[in-house]
Amino acid sequence: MTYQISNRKASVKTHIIFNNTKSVIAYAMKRSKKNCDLQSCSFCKLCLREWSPAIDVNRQTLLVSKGEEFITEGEKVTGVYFVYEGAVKVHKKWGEKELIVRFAKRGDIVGHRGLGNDIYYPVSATALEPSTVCFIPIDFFLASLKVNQEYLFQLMLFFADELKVSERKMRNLAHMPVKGRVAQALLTLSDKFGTAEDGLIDLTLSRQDLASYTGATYETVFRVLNELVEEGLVKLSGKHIGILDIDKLTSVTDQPG
Amino acid sequence: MTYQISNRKASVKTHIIFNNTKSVIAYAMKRSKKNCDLQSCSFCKLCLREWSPAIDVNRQTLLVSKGEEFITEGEKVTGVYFVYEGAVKVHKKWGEKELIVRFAKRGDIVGHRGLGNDIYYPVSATALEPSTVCFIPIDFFLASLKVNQEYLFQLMLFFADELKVSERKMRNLAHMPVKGRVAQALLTLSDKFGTAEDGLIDLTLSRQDLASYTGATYETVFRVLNELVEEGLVKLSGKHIGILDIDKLTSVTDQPG
DNA sequence: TATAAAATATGACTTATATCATAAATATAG
DNA sequence: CTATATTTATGATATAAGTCATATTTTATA
Repeated sequence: MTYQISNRKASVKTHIIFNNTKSVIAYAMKRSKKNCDLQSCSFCKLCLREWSPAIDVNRQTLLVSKGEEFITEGEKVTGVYFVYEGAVKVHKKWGEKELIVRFAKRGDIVGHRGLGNDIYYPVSATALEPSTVCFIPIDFFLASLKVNQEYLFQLMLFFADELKVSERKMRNLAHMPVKGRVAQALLTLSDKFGTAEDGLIDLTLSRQDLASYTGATYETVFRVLNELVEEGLVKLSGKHIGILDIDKLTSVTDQPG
Repeated sequence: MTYQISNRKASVKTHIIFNNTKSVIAYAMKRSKKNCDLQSCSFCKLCLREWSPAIDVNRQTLLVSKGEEFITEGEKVTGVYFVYEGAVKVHKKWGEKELIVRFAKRGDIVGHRGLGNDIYYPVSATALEPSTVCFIPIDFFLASLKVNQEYLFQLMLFFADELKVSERKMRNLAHMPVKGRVAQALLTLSDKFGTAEDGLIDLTLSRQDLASYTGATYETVFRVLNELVEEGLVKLSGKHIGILDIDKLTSVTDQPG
């Protein structure tokens, strides 16, 4: 069994080269002492057992501090990342404005938009809290896909799902009012990140980020959120939001203008 | 080499069952006398040569009349389609309003959003002109993916690209003004469908469809289009539009409010 | 070819949402 | 533990884009 390791593309950035490995680490990020357990993400889980050592040699477990952007839109693709711990936002900008395209948590892949013909990341990725991510160089990842058909198949299905989600959101941005989009966002986030005992969504999110996620301005989201509180659908507690009436909140989702 | 044919899912709809095959045709569509040449779409091109006879047995070449919706959002997935001739819009609705998510022409796959965990089409597909499409039952398509790794890999890359395009459009809907979105739409369409000698984009598209594609109302698109004509960037000729100044039109694309 | 049905064209009016301004309250860093 | 930056809060105002109304032209179809 053969595979190739390459840091050609990766070395385009300013990197720290470790002399004990052929690996590469992006500038500001620190390497984590303890690596991931090789069974937290779909990649590790779905690749052949025999492939594990190869993954082990090629992966790099990195520490990303809160607010640190570890993928930058427009830069050359160096690899994909898997979130091992923490939470990440994937975002895209247009002029001054920003749109959060997706959130990622433990187990999720980030940077897979770097696959395909275009060799530049179409989005940025920033940690929302101190996070640990596992970096897989793109060439090794591609080699892995060739070897691990099952993972390739699942990755294809994952892309299909992502596309569906993306197009639904696209439609919402086009036609759903901000209030519905905020409601939808809260439902999605609650679903993805779960809630603590107090009913608050288990994600620390600034209002500005919620605004960027819903494709609206901070002020509008602020007002809409107040409405939802007055109507008794949600509760606010600092940077945390809780859903009080899931049914009514869901119904906000299909209210026209 | 084995593969399975199934019309289980397909038979949920009202269908015409041909007694000489195990195949299924969606209600209103007519079967074409002449089949496709088995080399016009990526599927036929990238599958193993040895797989061709299997494709031949399972595919169905169908005639779709103008305005006919051959995939309906929310219905059970029966298979994927490849456009052999004509042009198709892929759209999604929210209440009364509609958003065109993508256009497809000769060689393009349609209905691949039916892949993944959800067994219902998340979008509809409607022919914009009399078209010929090639239907591949979903079970056979999935079997093909298992057998044809190269096609699976390319399909995955295709999905990655689609996702990129989708997210860019998402961002545009969130932050770009209508004028920019119309400009962008015209550039995209010109790129995809090409232009005739007279410089007009080679696609017959109603203003309403252009509006649905840009996520705006008919009236707004109408006005914006007039502006673009007055500024000498585009010309109109019935249902056809031509780009007069590609550079200026491109620059409209990054003009904020 | 007549006749209904779409699609196009435009003006007048409304409204959802963005922008601007500015104060108060938290964070974060030195 | 102060200081500076960032996030939250909220009113006033502007405007892009949607809605409504209605005439005209084009395109299907009986």
